[in-house]
Amino acid sequence: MLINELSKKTGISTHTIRFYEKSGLIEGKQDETVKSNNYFHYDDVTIEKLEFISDAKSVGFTIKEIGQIIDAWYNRKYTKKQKLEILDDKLISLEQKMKEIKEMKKQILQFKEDVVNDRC
Amino acid sequence: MLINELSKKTGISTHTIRFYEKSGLIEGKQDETVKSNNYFHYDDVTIEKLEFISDAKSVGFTIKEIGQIIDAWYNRKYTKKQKLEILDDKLISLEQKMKEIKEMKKQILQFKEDVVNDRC
DNA sequence: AACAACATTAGAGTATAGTCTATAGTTGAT
DNA sequence: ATCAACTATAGACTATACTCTAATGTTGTT
Repeated sequence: MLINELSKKTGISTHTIRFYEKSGLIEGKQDETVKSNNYFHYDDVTIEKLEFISDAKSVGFTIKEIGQIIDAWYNRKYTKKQKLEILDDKLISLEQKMKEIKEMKKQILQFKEDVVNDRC
Repeated sequence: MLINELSKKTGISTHTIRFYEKSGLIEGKQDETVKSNNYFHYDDVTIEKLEFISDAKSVGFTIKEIGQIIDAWYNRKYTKKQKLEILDDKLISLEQKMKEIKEMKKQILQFKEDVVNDRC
């Protein structure tokens, strides 16, 4: 599929898709047999990747981190051991985020109590 | 205390403290009786606030959101009801973040399995 | 052939959150 | 009095992650 279809299927603008492509997160390929244009073609894996990118951005991963994860999954540039290291590293960082969110919840609940009891 | 002491006690640079002050998150006050300078003085509540700001940034809250929370706690510009609304809103957003992180954890665990079983 | 709707590239512009530099004045110890 | 170490303000600069504009070419329908 071309970029417009990809954009419609993922809800991500063509501009942003191109930005992600420049950033190395996704990759379209050009049809060598067609010489009249240099249009990029995208497959279903790219849809998967873009959906993953959206989710990963939500949890606070940077483009760079997302790139690492995608490479650990979809790419051949790492050994099995390296891939597992990267993924484990991200799991640890998720645990850390989780802990911080739980702390923040406690803190805000405390703020609420203070408000209710006129302590501020 | 003056800004340098505040910086040392919180580990936040004077530049960043001034940035937070300009952003409305904290507020020092000048000593009216001293006319030779216009130095700002900060109290212990400011230390509390700066520590909160660091924590809140970690969980992904923006400066604007952090400002709202601080105002809901330390400020008189909202009614009790409004304060509770703001804090409840932030609690909901924390729950949402929590959910997203759990989903992402599942996803990365799946990636790990795929790597282990040579499915990528 | 004409036209809308698509495609590409390069590069400019925006928002957020700092981070740094320059300038100028103040304080406190020697 | 001098000097290091502080203080304030304004504004320039950086990184990240988009977002948009301009210029130019292609495709498919009428």
